[in-house]
Amino acid sequence: MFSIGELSKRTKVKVPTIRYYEEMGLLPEAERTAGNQRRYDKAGLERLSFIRHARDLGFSIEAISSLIELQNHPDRSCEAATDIASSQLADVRAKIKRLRTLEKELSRISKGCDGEGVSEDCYVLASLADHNLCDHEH
Amino acid sequence: MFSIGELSKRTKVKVPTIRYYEEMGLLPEAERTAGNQRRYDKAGLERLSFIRHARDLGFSIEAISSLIELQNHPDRSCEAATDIASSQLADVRAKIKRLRTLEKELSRISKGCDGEGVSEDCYVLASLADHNLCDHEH
DNA sequence: TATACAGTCTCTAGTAACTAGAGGTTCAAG
DNA sequence: CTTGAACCTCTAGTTACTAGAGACTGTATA
Repeated sequence: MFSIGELSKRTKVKVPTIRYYEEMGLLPEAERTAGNQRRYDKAGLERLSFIRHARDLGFSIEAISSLIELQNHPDRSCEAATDIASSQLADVRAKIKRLRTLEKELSRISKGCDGEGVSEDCYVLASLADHNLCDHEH
Repeated sequence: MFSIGELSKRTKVKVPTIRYYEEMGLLPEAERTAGNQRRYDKAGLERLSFIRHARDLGFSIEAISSLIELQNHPDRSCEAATDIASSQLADVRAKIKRLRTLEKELSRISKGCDGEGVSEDCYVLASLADHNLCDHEH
């Protein structure tokens, strides 16, 4: 049995965040000492590691709740879990695509002022003001 | 002179968002009719288009404030604006990098349950529970 | 000119996923 | 037994909006 601070150290999840997860129902209510402090065991550690890892991968709290829900009902859980993971993957791919477009435009914009040439007016500001300077939509 | 709804239609920025931008100081306080309704002109339209475009590119409200500030003090504005754009670019690139890592792991995870083989336990859940299944850090 | 009704106004509260701080209590080491 | 770090709850703040209540305005039509 260890304290919330200990759990925090081991999982790299901040103390207030752990309490927040408990409040959100991601973690079961922790056992308490006589003095009302939370105590955790190995199961708690594993559960929080699971959550941490899923959060790192960008799963929302809601998605993680569903995954935990599935763990408790192992029938058909694999398909449903795969669905959640796939949709997360689609999400990530969409974000990457969008960011690549932005990257192109931003690198074009911020190259504008480098060196000589375009210094009459600020190219950055002009680019942002006039969308026609883009070669694509958004 | 046109109404906030008209401005909204032309810029694709929602009405409450326009009011929000005004409150945040991104837009100057709009002129009002006798009946207290906002009225805009071409300048307002351009300013909001600028903001919209910058937001689309992922600039924060704060960064946009700085850019607007710079427009009002054209001395040295170009360098400072380029700095803001470059840092935005660095940000975008970092995000892309991170997302690529996630993409790899997620695609590995969600492939797990496809077809035959690993169906004893759910591979998705196992992967999330056990970080050792990853071949990288995060 | 009267009326209907879409559009507008302000204000408050809610969203996601935390983070920070106040003010008070408990645990463990010396 | 005393100290002080760690813990407790509660409230409020963060970002960039979005939603809703309840009241007022502007304009098109009869």
